[in-house]
Parts: sequence; C-alpha cells; structure tokens
Amino acid sequence: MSTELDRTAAARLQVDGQRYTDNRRQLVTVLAQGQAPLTIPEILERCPELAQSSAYRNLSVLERAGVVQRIVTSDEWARYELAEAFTEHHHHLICAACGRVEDFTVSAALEGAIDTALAEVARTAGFSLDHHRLDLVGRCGRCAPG
Amino acid sequence: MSTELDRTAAARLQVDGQRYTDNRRQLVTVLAQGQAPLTIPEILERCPELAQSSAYRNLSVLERAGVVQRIVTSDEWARYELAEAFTEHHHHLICAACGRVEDFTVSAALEGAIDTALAEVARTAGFSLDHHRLDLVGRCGRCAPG
DNA sequence: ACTAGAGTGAGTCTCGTTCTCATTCTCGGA
DNA sequence: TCCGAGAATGAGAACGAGACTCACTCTAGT
Repeated sequence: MSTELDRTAAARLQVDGQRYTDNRRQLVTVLAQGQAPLTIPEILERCPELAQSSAYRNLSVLERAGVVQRIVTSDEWARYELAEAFTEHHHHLICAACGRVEDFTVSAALEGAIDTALAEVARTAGFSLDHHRLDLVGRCGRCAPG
Repeated sequence: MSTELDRTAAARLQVDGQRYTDNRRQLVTVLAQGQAPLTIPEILERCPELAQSSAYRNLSVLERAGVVQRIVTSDEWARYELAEAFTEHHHHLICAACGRVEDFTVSAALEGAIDTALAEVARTAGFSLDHHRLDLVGRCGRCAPG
C-alpha cells in the first residue's frame, strides 16, 4: 500500500537520482510513527533486520533529498525526524539531562513575528535564510529536581 | 591585571570547588576576544602552548561552572562561547554549508513574546525551563549561490 | 618548607559515524 | 524473458572528536 507520504518521498528521492527502496521506506515509516525525533539506536530497535551501516547511509540519503531532518541536541546521538514538508512546523523541548526531545508548536502570530524579524537579520548579515530553529532547553519531568 | 570578567569567572569556579588557573583564564580571554563561538581547533590555534587534553578538560569544567557555553550546530565540531551572564542574550546565524556562526540579537519585544510563550509551553509539558535557543540556519555570503 | 590535593599534558582509549568492498538487487533495453 | 550496468546492501574496518589515564607539577593552607 502506497501512502501520500510514500509517494512524496519517492518523488523527492527521484529528483536526486535515488530509489525509494524497502529499507528507505521502512525508515520513513518508523519516523512517521514516532511521535518524537529518534536516535539511530532507537531506529534499529524498531527495525531489527536493518543493518546499522544501511541505516546511517540511507538516513543521509534521505536527508540530502529533503525527506528527513537530522537534529543535533547536545547529547551524544544525532536524532532524525521527518522533514517539515511532511509534518507541521514545530519546535523542540530538549531535556538537558537525559537528551529526551518532545515537539511543540507556538501560535501563528508568534511564528510570523519571528519570521519577519529573522528575514531582516538575514538580509542585513548577507545570509540566505533557509529556516529557523527555536528550541527550549530545560529538564523534563523525570529529570527535574523535585 | 584582573578584570571584572576574571573576578566573576573565578567566583563561579569557586562555588564549584574549582580554581581559576592560568589555563582557564587563557581560555576565557580567548573566548572573550573572539566575536563568534570558537571550535577547539580555533582555540588551540590561538593558544599554541595549551595541550588539547587540557582544553577539553578545562572547557568542560568552565561549562559546568556556568562560565562558558557549549553550542552544537550541525557540523562536526562543538563550539564554545562565554555564557550569557558575561555577554548579552543573543542568537546564532549558522551557515549550513561551512559551519560558520555569527551572533545577532532581536528586539526586546520579540524576546519577551518568545519567553512568555515558551514558559507556557514548558509548564504544560512539565519541563523546567532553563533557556531558549533561536537559531537562523542558512548560507553565509561566502557559501550562498550567486 | 611540607604536604595533601588539584591541575597538567602526552598519550591512549572510546564509541558514534563513515567508509570499503564483495555481493545482491533493480530497471531498462534487446 | 534474459542481460548488463549501475545502484543498494551489509559486515566489518577505519576514522576522528572527545574523554580518560597516570605520572608529574603546582598551589594553598599549615
């Protein structure tokens, strides 16, 4: 069964001259099911028959094609989630103690204000703006004191 | 000569039971002179007589004491800058191609709106909020197409 | 000065990530 | 339907940023 997600992912890969293979579909499916960005070990846990080297290689292919997004917090592992074209624009709550990541969104009004301000900053600095990242760093309920 | 920066750094280290040694002062001085977050190789370039292992060890001591801040972009190196208590609250322009980082600030009104919104998000999610990160990701003038 | 404990640094080790390469799969052409 | 070129796979080796080790040095308090 081919979902809208599969078709779009396949199309993006094709632009890059890449195929949408079973391994790649499996990665996309797992990321779509996860409600938060996943680390490679978490992904491998959910895909036991997938080789580690294939996971790394295919995630970087998918990232280059704009299907997934790699996010780096501050702990040791990189995390992956579907690119924003497949989800809604959101931000991350990052636990500084355990690395746990959760998604959240803010009001459209605030997003608009941020976008406007950043576009101006980018123009002034001679940067071409791709996207912004707004993260909240703190301690999750499990790690917070008390 | 002891600056305000030195005195504050020394005080913060003391709380942690740590000394403000020559190596640590040198790191703080180099970071204070740099106008953007520095990688370890950049720091070592500016402190040729400092051992790599000392740089790593002391930066992590300084980070634990709240004197410096470690920032992870998406390239391979971590970068360090003085903690915000020593600078003004600011954000980062990150070049997705070469990893270059520049600082920028936004209006107090926007900061206030962001803080208010994030405090609410953190409360709802059961996170204790430490700080927020607002980064702009794009291409610097040198790497931008055209 | 003496000493206990902190700091130093050259080298080694760890481990997340990338690379290698022989094998397998896929797709288009005949 | 068979063939061949090129892409994908995966087990293992290699890489490299950063952490650790340990013998030596320095510092602060007596």
